[in-house]
Amino acid sequence: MSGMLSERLREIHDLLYACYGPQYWWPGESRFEIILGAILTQNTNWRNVEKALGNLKAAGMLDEERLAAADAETVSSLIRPAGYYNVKAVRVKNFMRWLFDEPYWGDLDAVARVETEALRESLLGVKGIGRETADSILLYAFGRPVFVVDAYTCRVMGRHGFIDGEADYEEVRRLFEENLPGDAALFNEYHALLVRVGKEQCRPTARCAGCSLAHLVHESQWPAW
DNA sequence: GACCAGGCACATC
DNA sequence: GATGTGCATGGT
Repeated sequence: MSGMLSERLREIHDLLYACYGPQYWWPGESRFEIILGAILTQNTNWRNVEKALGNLKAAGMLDEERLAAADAETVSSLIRPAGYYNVKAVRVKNFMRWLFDEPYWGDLDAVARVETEALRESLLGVKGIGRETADSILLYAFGRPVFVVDAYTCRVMGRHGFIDGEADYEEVRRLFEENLPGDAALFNEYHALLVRVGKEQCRPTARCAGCSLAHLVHESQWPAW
């Protein structure tokens, strides 16, 4: 937890935070809404997810029992704006079955009592919930100190020489988890900030935080843009 | 019209 | 284990 890597990772967080401020993730009024958003945002712009969540809310479906009772076609039509709606409707229904079967019986409070690693494995058993979605649920719905890795994380950290192109998901996750304190609030903000800076059309000449960061960390190396 | 967006499962080698 | 492909809407 000490050493240059820890200091640099902390430095990057502080720099991004100073530049962008708090990101207030995850947007959503309930644990359940956060979980649904995590599934719906797979390879999808958040704006589209908001429309889908709005449809679900208007239909009274941001409710565990009611969504569990709905058929896949109904879910599919409501989440249409989020794209991949047939696939995602099945994934949502798979999650609902997981939630309502044993041992949770539809009770998210029961889920919340499960130890982090066991819960991660359990979530990964749901068809349609992969590592990023599982970790997003663990961190943002259940407040567990799990670092979420996504395309932005890899892009930004790759640009700045922390990882190479071949780094796989678990490797990147370990980079953060082994070199930062296991603090859910820190991981929450850090991931959100990486997404924020990752969205910037960052160029070497620009004065965005990503570029300041590059100057700070790897001044002489500008990767191919 | 092309390209992208807070992935994942599955087929194939 | 690595690589390729289908899934789909809405914004730029």
